[in-house]
Amino acid sequence: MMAVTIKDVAKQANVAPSTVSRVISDSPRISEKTKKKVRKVMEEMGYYINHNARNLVQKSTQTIGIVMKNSTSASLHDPFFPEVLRGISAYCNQQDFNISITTGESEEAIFNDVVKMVQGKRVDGLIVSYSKKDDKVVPYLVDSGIPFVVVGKPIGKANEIMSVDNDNVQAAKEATEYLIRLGHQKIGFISEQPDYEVSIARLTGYQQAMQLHQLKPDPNYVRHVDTKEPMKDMVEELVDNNKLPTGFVVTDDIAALNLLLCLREKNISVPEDVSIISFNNTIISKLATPPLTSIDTQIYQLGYESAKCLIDEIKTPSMFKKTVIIPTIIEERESCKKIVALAE
Amino acid sequence: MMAVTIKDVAKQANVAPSTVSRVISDSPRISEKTKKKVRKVMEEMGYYINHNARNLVQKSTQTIGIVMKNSTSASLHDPFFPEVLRGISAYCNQQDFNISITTGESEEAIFNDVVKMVQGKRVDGLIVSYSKKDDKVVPYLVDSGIPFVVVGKPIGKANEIMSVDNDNVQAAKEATEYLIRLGHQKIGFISEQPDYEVSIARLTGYQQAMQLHQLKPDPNYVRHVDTKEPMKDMVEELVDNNKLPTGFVVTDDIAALNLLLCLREKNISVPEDVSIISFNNTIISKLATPPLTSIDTQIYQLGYESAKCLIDEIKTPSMFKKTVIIPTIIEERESCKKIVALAE
DNA sequence: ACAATTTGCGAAATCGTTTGCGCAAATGTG
DNA sequence: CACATTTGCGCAAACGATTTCGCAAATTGT
Repeated sequence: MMAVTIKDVAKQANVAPSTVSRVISDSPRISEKTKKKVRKVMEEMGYYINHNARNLVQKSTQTIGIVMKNSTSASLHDPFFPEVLRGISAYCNQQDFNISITTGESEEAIFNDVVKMVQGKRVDGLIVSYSKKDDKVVPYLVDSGIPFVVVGKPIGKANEIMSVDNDNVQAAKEATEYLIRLGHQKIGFISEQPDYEVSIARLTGYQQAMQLHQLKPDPNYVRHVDTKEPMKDMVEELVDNNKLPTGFVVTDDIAALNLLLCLREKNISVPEDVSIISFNNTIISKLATPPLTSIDTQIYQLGYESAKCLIDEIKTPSMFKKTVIIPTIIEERESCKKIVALAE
Repeated sequence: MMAVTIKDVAKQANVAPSTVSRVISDSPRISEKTKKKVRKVMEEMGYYINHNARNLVQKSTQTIGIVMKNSTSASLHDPFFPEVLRGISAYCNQQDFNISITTGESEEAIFNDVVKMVQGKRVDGLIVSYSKKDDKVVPYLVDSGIPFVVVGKPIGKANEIMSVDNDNVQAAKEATEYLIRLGHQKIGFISEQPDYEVSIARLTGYQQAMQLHQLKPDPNYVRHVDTKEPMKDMVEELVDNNKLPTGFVVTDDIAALNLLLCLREKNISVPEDVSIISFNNTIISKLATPPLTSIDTQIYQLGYESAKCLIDEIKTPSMFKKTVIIPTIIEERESCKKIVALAE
């Protein structure tokens, strides 16, 4: 079942292939009459453009690549990626762009996927969905010259790299101050992988808030914990040494869910005994028991805006690389409680 | 920065472009000596193949399309899709295939994405990640003739459609019997969207188990509930009328989490007062409070196998359309409790 | 009515590959 | 040594679009 090409249409409509092409792109140099005629024939014959052919000559693909972080780890368990994907999708769909995602499992494999994408001209631009220390992808992209945007605060010279991000230090500061305002003084900070920029920024925000309010961030209280067991060990250690904070800032809903569980196992109730404020406001925070107060980072928007930046840049390259900041909103639910300062 | 083409390499290496092409595909008709020479030049000049050009002549794209279900709804909140995506990715990466996903938000938009993909020859095959009543995509694909596989039990003539699925009726039956074996008699069934095949199959399994054990499935007990509020209303209604079952089989971890929350709000504890068994065994079931006993449907495998089926079919089309069943495993955790039969 | 524009369309080159065919040199056969 | 085969590679035609250039017809101006 041979597909119908532009030539077939041309023949059928008694015009030249070039005319058909111009009709497709709605060129003003073609009369309405011929346009109508040609379009009718296209319709009748069931013509669909062959993108490979078009892309070949136009040297563009109308597709953007998305590089995920190491997918073997939590990347895809975590509702973050899907949600940013959803935002990206939405804008791409509007603009008739396609999406191609990396499939690699290891960092090395992902890097190779990326160079294949750009060297093989499979994409017009990329979205890097994370920002991480010692990552090879971003440096490669900057000197490849291809348009790209990173979701998160890029490591290195920011003005050469487009990015869309939250103000994570501010957000974490607010989260911490929220707890402080409720009377908490012993506040813990839990994040997942410490080599991602988000973790660092949020830690900074936490520290700033603590300092600002003359609270010493006990080093015992800041932890990087990424799976179930370490979390369990941590709370056990903390309660056994009688050092359990009264509040926790947790950089991720999944980790918060985990914390909730571990606390429950030690018969510590939230929010009665300890308060928790988390990040991302995914469906998990809504449905946790109790529902979690969470900083909404507007992940969907993050995705949407990054796609917008990228596609803008692809369509009309600009001199300076902008960076857009998506505001965060604190969504209050039931995991935080005011405490009355007893001693101290 | 003009990319280096096969011709450039040819010139530099003093051979014809066709020779370079044959070196790339490692044709046996080229001597080892020239192969070495050419490869060296390719390396030096930094040659990368242009896929558009190759695809144009080969009429293949080495990419598969993935059609998601309506993403505005829960699709991407739910860890299911990401996890099957991860499985698909893994196999695609092995086989050096690319992935392109639909971006549409509405069913109509998704359908259009699909026809664009196939008519525009952007993909060699598709994976439909759901199976749903009255869906236009699958029928379109069957008569387009393009290879595709559906994740789930296809509606309609199964032997014309490749699919990979769990035995969902069996799985639901086992889940229900698990509860029955623990002594439960009043068992509820909660699923999300009733128009998806999974829901139907699991409902059937539930009903079979009930019948088999001479338990009447009170119509009050089978519910389709897809967001927070309806769930809340449901449990309120049930407890107010004193009709709360002692056990629930819930077709999805997210819904189970939701149920957990609603029960908690009414001060009903799990598993003391009611037992819950859910499906999918995502990270959520591990981290819920209490951790949920869940039927592991091996979502990753589902994705992996579907990619395998599809790519096999693409590479060497076969006469008959196979369907593969991924076994389910019940993962016991803490959400189910044996009950002593009191009255009856 | 004739030159000057403008409008509408076609011819052909091009994008970077693959591939069928053919030709020369190298090898094998008797 | 003459002839048949095989081996190694180049030529040129696709693949299906876009785009530059130019030519004829239609329109305008005087």
